[in-house]
Amino acid sequence: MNQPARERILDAAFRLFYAHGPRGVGVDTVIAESGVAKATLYKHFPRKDDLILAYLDRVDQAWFGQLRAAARAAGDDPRDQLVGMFDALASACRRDGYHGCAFINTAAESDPASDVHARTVEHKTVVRAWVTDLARRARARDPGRLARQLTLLLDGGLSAGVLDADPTTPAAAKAAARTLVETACRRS
Amino acid sequence: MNQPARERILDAAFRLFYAHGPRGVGVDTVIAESGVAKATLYKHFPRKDDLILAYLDRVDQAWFGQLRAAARAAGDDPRDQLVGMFDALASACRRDGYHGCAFINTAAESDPASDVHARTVEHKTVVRAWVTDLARRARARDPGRLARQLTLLLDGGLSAGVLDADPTTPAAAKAAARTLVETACRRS
DNA sequence: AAACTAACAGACAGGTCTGTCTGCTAGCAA
DNA sequence: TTGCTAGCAGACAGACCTGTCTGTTAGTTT
Repeated sequence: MNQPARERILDAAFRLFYAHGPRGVGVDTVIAESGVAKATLYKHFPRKDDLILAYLDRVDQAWFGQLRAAARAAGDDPRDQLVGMFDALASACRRDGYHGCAFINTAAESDPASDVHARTVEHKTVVRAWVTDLARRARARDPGRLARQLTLLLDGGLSAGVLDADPTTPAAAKAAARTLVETACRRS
Repeated sequence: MNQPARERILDAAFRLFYAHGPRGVGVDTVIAESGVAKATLYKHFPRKDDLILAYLDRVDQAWFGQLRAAARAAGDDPRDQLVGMFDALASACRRDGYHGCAFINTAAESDPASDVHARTVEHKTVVRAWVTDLARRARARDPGRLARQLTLLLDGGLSAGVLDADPTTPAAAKAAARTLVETACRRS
């Protein structure tokens, strides 16, 4: 309660938007949940879309941070890091209230011409660029393609995690990643 | 206009729901687009959810049919079929107005305890069972795991196709599939 | 003390949503 | 003719949506 209003709004929005999708949550609910006046919310976020974008920024920081942390934890070899980032997927799917990739979910309900959609594309692009860089350092034959394949697995895993509590799924994704990395980095 | 009312409703719902998400389309819009009376719609589909479920059934038939057709077109060898089904992904992403996996999109905006969510899980389960069967016939070491990995790639590709018009993505997915199939079916 | 800022509380407008209900028309069967 | 079914047209209720606006309270700066 002692946090500044902006933070309280974002906290509530994060929780509610992720659980029900931005379109499934009314501004009034965010207000009630954050204990903030309506005028205050609209002062910080003039349109609901602004709040959604701020929400996506927060998701971006959190998820990208987890990916990098998982990669770093896997050691110094870039090939291990490419595989290790899939540990972030496993943790995410295990988390209570896991509901898939916030970006994909939000983009699904928004106009392809909207800012929200653009922000999603940007997020995925940044992540893939980072993976591409790792793949380059791992001396993959075609770093861009390997990065694309790994992010496909990642996004697929994020989607599958919602639909199926099967705990072996992230492990299968990780194993597939290892196979792809080894194949792409083998000096033949 | 001469089609029975039920078909006209479903046609309009299919188009509108896929483009904007079921939650993004009002019943009134479906009515206007299908040229049907409101009472008629509610006679065939007492709740909006019933219409959404019918929509998902139609999507299931269409997508699963395309997957099987693509696999069949790849020849008799089950390994080729496992790879060949990715041609359905490429066609789907190329299609105008492509908007990702209708099931994932719909599930993203619906309660995890809802019928809609359950139907999505069912769809993904049925597809994966079919892929598992193919993997078994391909003599994969662990058919269930290979099927899981391939469907992860498939779902990832469906998501990526919305966010990025990059035409090489489906090809990268297919290449990854080939690598995974070859690795899983190699008698070592 | 005066002015300014941030925030709270909540009414309100104008629109959209789902779902119900009343009436009307047309074809078909007994 | 009588009754049944399928459908069209559209009003209506009640809830919920975003965004605006008025007015009040408390703390800080000048």
